[in-house]
Amino acid sequence: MYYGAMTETLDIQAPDAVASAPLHSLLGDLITTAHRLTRLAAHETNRTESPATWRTLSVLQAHGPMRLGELARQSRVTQPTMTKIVRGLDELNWIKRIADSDDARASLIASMPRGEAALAEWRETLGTALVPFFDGLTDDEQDTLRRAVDILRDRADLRSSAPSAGAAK
Amino acid sequence: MYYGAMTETLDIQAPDAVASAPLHSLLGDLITTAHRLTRLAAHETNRTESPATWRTLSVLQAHGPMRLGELARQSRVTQPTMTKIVRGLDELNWIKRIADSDDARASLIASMPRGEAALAEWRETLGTALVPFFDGLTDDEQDTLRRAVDILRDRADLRSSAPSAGAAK
DNA sequence: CCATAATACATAGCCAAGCTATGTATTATC
DNA sequence: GATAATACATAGCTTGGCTATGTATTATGG
Repeated sequence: MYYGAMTETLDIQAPDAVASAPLHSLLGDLITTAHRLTRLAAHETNRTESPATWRTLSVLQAHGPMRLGELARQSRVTQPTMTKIVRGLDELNWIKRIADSDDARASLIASMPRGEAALAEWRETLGTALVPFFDGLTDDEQDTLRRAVDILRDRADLRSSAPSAGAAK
Repeated sequence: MYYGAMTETLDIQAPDAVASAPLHSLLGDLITTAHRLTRLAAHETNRTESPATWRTLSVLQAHGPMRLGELARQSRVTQPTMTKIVRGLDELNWIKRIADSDDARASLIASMPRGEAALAEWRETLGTALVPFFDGLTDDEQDTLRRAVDILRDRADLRSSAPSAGAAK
């Protein structure tokens, strides 16, 4: 646990680090900001139903039905965690499990109409709650955000990126 | 709980909604993506120390010492939650409490050097873990992200924005 | 073709981080 | 100086993470 002497940028690093230093720093800010936004949303809508629910439904809606394990990987949570979330969604009848005829161990998780409806409703609520915070946005700024979201969504998706640490093992 | 018929955009809304519809939709995507990014970060770094810790330290670093209540508001959590987080940080000696001579009920929360060091270290780890995901970014894309983060950070900050639902009461 | 390994999910049990409701000390107010 | 308001702490609950492990199914090697 080192400390002391951290004025701005770090100078001594591996070669190639010079070029990626701003990216490094950007990523730190990005994640911190992302977390604050998530809190902002939860706080302002103060719904009890949990962010994880919406995140999961969003993934399902974006990518269509998939197996529980795949859903876990896409959501960057472990399989047991996803089992729990899916059980909750199942009890609400927001998703259904479609048996896989080829593999009796697995089933496809598919969102149900009322799950999609609930998600849409939540997004509405969210929009209404957050609009005040983004009130004076110029068209240009709004455009920047739109493009940023598209970039990030793409990068956060599984297929493109390295699986890495947590997922494996 | 309504369901059925949600093909893309909603048409019937209050006046003025037409103009803000894309913003609504943008915000939905934004929050979902933000949450996925937070998970991505947690998953890839698989540190145990919890996002809330870093978020709190970041707020402290950005705005300087402040009272616990203020810190809670900035972080968009309730006061008891912040009490818990601060206790944890205190035990680690990552923050200290500075008694307020004018008001014996309150004290200022200030980050300690080793707290700042830990935060910096985490940001390093984070950068290293996430760089692979953002590998082929063009300069233009990186610039877009930078600008987006700046906009969002500003909007998520307290002073500018409406306090609203959760905080009040 | 059967035994073993690998896979897909479920279960159990733990902890962190949210929340509401309530308590306790201090400060402000009439 | 009593009452109200404020700032934080405590208690107790829920959710959403995690690891470790169990159970059923499928794949594989001799």
